[in-house]
Amino acid sequence: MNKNKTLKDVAAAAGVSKMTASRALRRDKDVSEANIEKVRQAARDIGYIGNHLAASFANKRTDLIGVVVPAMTNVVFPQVLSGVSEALAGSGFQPVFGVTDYDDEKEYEILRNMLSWRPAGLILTGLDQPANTLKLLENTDIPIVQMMDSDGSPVDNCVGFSQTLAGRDMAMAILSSGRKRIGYIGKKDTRAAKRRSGFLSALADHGIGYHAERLFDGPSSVEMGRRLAEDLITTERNLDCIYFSNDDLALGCLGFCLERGIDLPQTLTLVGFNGLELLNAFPGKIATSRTSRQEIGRTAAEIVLSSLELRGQTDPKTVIIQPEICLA
Amino acid sequence: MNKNKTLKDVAAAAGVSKMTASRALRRDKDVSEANIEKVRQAARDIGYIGNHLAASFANKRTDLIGVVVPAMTNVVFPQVLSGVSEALAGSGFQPVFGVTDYDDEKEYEILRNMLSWRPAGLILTGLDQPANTLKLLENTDIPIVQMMDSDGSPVDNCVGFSQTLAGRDMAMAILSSGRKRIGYIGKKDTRAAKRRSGFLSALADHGIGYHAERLFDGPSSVEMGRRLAEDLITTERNLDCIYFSNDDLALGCLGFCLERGIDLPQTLTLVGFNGLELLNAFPGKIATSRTSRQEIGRTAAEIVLSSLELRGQTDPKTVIIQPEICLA
DNA sequence: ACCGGTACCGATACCGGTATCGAGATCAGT
DNA sequence: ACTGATCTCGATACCGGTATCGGTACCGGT
Repeated sequence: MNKNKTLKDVAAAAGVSKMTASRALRRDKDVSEANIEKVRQAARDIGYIGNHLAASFANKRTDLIGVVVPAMTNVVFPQVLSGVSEALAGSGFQPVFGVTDYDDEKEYEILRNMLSWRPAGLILTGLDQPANTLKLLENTDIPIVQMMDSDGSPVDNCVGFSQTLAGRDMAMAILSSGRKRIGYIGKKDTRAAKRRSGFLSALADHGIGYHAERLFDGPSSVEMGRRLAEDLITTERNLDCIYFSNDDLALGCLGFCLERGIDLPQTLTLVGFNGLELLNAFPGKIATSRTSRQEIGRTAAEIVLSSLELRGQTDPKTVIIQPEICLA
Repeated sequence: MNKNKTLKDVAAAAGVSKMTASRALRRDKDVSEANIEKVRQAARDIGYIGNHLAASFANKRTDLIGVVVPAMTNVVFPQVLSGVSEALAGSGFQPVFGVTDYDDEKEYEILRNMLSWRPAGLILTGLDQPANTLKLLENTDIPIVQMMDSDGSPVDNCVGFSQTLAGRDMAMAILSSGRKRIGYIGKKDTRAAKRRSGFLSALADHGIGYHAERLFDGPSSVEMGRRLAEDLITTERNLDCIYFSNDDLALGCLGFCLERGIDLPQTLTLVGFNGLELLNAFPGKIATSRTSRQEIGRTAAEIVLSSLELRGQTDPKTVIIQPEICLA
């Protein structure tokens, strides 16, 4: 048990000053090769582990990048985080994740907490933070990236796509395939709602609306999709298409349809959102908008990094990463 | 832009000493109600955000709990993290996640880095860390929990189940349902390998082995499952069961079978692992071992917390959370 | 009036690193 | 040999909080 080894111990073991030890371990300049080797060996010998806390404190800056997502239980976000991690790997910066559970209050608290660690940058989800959160963000001068949405005005940088337009585009694709009696099943979430209304607006342009819909609160799941779809299908006759707020829900419906022998996509077209890799196992069964979650995460991280490199001498960037429509 | 507000600024604004301000903000004792209100108001007024870095540094401890998982792209781990977050919420401790990509070297680096932040506790995945990593862990005196496996000797605490036994149990269930010509498709991963060999050992007890198998490296995916299953099924005739190292792979095969009209589970039994909620959309199609990821994460976090509360006066705990076998 | 106890406050000394700066040694050029 | 530049090193002063401890004010009891 090597308890509380400090730099001083390393320095003593190497027979140099604390300062030289510090420089040697950081490969800073003003140290001789001989001492670098001596100090590193000494550190290894006594099992020294640097104190990031003290170092960051002394430096007045950290290598932390705060990343805030609404949930972990929806594959989409872990994939985004994966992209962030990937882009940050080897950069010397480290992501720190926070989960809001779609709760504004919780998001505010998480951000306050993150900021109290003085992160070098911040990546968050969505553009529709409430006023108090926005004030928090505006009072800071670190690079910030908001992801997954571009319908609104970003605090700083932005990576994603227009949720409204995504819904709209899908509606137009569906309409041009001749579908007319359309149902909707979706989560009551900001971004899902934007897609819904985008979809709806395109339908309205053709003089139609949702034939029926089911909205729900809380986390979306395959089971929820199956349940609501069953309800919708058995209640409302003659639907020829159901738009789901994501692929998970659509997949639940797929299970139901396979069981009932409903012919997909001829009799009924299922439309999801996200383009989960999962769907590749069921080719042609579910139409979807394929979003590039990893790429969005990666891009967000890259923007933070470049912004950091240029020390804020850079204008806010907005990068659109269009979803790709995949019809059934 | 309120840059670099410090406690001294708050103290000045409130007309008290730095120390009183510190106490007021932390609701420490030895402060009058009047001053608490005055200080908090002042802090709000000038937009003060505490410096966790300095605070943690000053009292030589953090409220960080390091959590290390091999991947984010496999739903299982985000669910574990979700359980950890849940258990930690309101405890005053905060999880910090790290992803190893199933890479020992990377895991070592991540742990070194985490330890340099002096976390209060550590939660990691698996029991089979290499020697250098183990040394790192043994040289520390914070509570450690290893998750998701119990085949081996934990460094400290342990939450999970025997991977070997899980494979064995499933094999026995499959055998007793009369299956005989069994194939295996799986990832070359420590825990998957344990399940494979457990499964195999049970088969061996009945004088049979894998009729054929396909192993692969890298991340498992639905597509990989579909591809390998297609290969296995078309190459090897008369298989009556395929054991997959997880549900994702099995699901890929499900898609293939549905397409080819292979009658599940009569003609062919698919056996996965994890019990993803996803499978509920396809009842009776895939047998699986349902593991409680959230509960494992939650329990791991709870063990760390109680261990912290009792200040290390507690013996290492091992909690087994048995997977539940769900036949098709 | 005196005393001990309690509540509250602030000066001071750290925590473990790093930035800074001045000093000594070494070296090249004249 | 002298000058100036370069390299290497260590003493010192912080970074922004918190622990500690001594001091003051006020209280109730005798």
